[in-house]
Amino acid sequence: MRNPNRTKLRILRIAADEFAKKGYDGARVDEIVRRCKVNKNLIYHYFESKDALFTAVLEQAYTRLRERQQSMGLEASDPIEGISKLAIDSFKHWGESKNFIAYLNSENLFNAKHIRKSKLIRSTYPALIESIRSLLRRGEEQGVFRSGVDPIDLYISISALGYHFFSNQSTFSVIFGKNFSERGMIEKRLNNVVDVILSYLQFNSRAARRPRSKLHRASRT
Amino acid sequence: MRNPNRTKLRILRIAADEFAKKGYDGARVDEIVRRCKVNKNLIYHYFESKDALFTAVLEQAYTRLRERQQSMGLEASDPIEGISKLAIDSFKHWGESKNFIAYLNSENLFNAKHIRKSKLIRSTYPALIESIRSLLRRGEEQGVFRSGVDPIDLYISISALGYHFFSNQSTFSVIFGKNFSERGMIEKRLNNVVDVILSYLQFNSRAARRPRSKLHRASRT
Amino acid sequence: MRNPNRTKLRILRIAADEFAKKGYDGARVDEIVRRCKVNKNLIYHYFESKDALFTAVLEQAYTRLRERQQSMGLEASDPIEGISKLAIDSFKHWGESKNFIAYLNSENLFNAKHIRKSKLIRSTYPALIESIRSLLRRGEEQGVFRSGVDPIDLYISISALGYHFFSNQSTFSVIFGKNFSERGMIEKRLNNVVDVILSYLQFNSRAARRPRSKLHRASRT
Amino acid sequence: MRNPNRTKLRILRIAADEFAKKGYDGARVDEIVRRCKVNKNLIYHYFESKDALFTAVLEQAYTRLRERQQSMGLEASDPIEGISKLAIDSFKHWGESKNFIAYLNSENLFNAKHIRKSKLIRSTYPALIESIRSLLRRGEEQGVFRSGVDPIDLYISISALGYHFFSNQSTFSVIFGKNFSERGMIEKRLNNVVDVILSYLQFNSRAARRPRSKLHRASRT
DNA sequence: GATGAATGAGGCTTCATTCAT
DNA sequence: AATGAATGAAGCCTCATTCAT
Repeated sequence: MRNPNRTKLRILRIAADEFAKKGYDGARVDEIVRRCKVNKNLIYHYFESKDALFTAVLEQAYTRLRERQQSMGLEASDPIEGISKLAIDSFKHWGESKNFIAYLNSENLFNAKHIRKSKLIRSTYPALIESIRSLLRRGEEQGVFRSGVDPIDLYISISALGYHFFSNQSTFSVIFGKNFSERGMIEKRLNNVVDVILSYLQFNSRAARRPRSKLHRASRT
Repeated sequence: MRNPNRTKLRILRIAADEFAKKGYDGARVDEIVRRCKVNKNLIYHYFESKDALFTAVLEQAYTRLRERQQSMGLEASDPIEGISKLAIDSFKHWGESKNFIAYLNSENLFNAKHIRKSKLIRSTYPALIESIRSLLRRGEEQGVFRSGVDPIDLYISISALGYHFFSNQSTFSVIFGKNFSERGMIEKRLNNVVDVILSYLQFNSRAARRPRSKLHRASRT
Repeated sequence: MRNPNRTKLRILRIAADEFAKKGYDGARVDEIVRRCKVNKNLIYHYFESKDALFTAVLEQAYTRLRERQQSMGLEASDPIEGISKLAIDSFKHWGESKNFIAYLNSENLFNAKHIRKSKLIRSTYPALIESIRSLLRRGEEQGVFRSGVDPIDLYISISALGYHFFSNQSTFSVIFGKNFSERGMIEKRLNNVVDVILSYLQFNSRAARRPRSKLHRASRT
Repeated sequence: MRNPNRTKLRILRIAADEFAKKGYDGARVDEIVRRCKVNKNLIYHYFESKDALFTAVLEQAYTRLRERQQSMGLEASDPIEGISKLAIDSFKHWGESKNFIAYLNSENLFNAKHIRKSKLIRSTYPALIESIRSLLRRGEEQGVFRSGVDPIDLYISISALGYHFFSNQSTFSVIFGKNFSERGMIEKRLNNVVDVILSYLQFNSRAARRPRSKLHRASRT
């Protein structure tokens, strides 16, 4: 009957949902208790406090993200294919774990209070960034990517294009009067995101489209 | 001394700050009272409830955004210049009013509960989207922009690249071990954002960079 | 119907009783609420916390003690009479406000945590000590008191003889199998206390009782 | 490694410390568990409950006190020497086991709830009181002590003068602005305590100091 | 015998809001 | 118009103790 590990995981799972749906401040320990059907104190037995519980939720989410990143196999990829894969996977990741978006929004409100303390979380990104750097270098060597692209900046752009879309689905739906949760909308967005990223990397300013008749300046820098 | 309107504005200003710093759930009416040095009932006199107060804050933020959009003069611009201006201004807007980001994050958590009710807010975007559509059309006609770009989607991309950066400054700083609030970082990011957007619009897949020696496929679909 | 001041005093009165009966840790805010028939939050409206409430109770008790001390008129008294009065009043004070004893016991457990912060409380004793010093000086000048008595030490002795008796009434009753709360016991104790104090002050070691036949040393230093 | 008795004693020792430092209500079973590094059930195995554990602590303290009393050898002493010895030892006992003071303060708060049940504790005092009675009788016969002194009352006075000092060290230090834990202060106090007690016993009201010039009444009734 | 998971009751405190003056 | 007293519901957390393995 007793299964400590399962109980702990159940708490974590339901807490993850509660924090995602209501944010850190809106989440209710009592609600987690109610849904877990565990004694309230058990939560404090396993996790020291609401803060610690949230940190555990965050760490779990990051752990999954990291596993996902590691299994992508960017190292071996052809540059364009690799970046595509990354952009697609990043987009899908945000779409599939909107929870994560909610956690991050909470976390940013609190100035990264919880993440800051977690060594595990801080160690999630370096490997990915190195993969991207390698892809960029190879792309540049092969002449298919522009040079001078910062991998962190690129990662942020990739993230941004997906994250923002999913994070703001509700407000966008209201503001633009369309339903941004529809399958079609999402797929269209995914294509555009990949397009934006690859265009940026492949764009050759000298070969750029030019005004048909009169010459304008094509660059704005 | 008594100036009803000024008092109301003071409440609104301080509430805006409180909601931005703590999120909807974290914000405290009592704290607003304390900082405003007004009587608590006055808040309930001017703004029915915490919800209504937050709605008022949101509306004020949207009103300012709309004014900003209207004064940009995109209509008359050259397409590339216009989009640049839009991207730059959007980026700066997010950077200058991070409050707004916090409101939107709260709002998205609650499924756009407050925005949904506000007619004023829903009417903010149409004009802007039309401006973008016009810029895109002109750019296409002039042969400088690709065709088939959806203005809403483009707007979302533009927003995303700035919003995400500012929204996640704290977590990025922790995760990547750099200070993303530094002036230099922000300027660099702005350049990249504009570059990404213009590259996307100007990119000509047929004229794309190609692998130096062996021919690879250049498209990624 | 509303009477803020009375409400506040009612809370204070009942809190005083609760803290006295159960000690700081044993006292229950909920019990105070129940007995006061006020809303729980009202307690926090007037007194910031349980700690602050206890501090308020302590300050009230000290204020009363100080008033009592000031109205004794030790200054004008004949030395023996003055010290008698002081001993009697001190004894009666402990007997009448056993609450105070409980507060002090709590306070000593917490290393004077609350008293330490209260300026009011720290300023209670100086005047009294000066009165005692004056009495001792006059008694010495008149040749009725021994010399070299430290007023603080004397005050502690006076306090001790009463405080200890009342503080330990329960345990003494059990240990010695007598009821130490009886009127007769208390009066007898009072007489003894005064006797002890005055004997100490008046005792002349050279005039001391000496062994009837053989000479023993009378001092033990 | 397993040594049931030693474990039990360790629990008792640490519990004694915990109860002394925090009082009964403030003491935490979990804290004792933590510090003992024993399983929580073991505490409940050896000592039925927190109450029973406290009773055990009390009994241990009383047992030690009784042993101390028995080894003093008051029976054989010269009266003055005997009382001195008793006063000194009592004072030192309170000074050395301030724990005991804390237990008694807790106990008095609860109306001697635990002591009341313990036969062992109730049997601690009779022998001592008989020793005092004998000393007083002998002193009286020898003409060095006043007559009519009640041994229990005397014992209470002796106790009081030391107990009160140590029990209130913290509050006295704050109130009088001196450090009452200093070695010098303690020694001075000890001398005074013995002086007070012996003066009281030896004082001869007829031989009392009298006003130098004018005759005042020497009695204070 | 030994471990720590599990419990239920209750602890202090806080919240948005309304009421009496 | 303005003040702050008052409310009820809930929030997070902790306690001594017991149960299952």
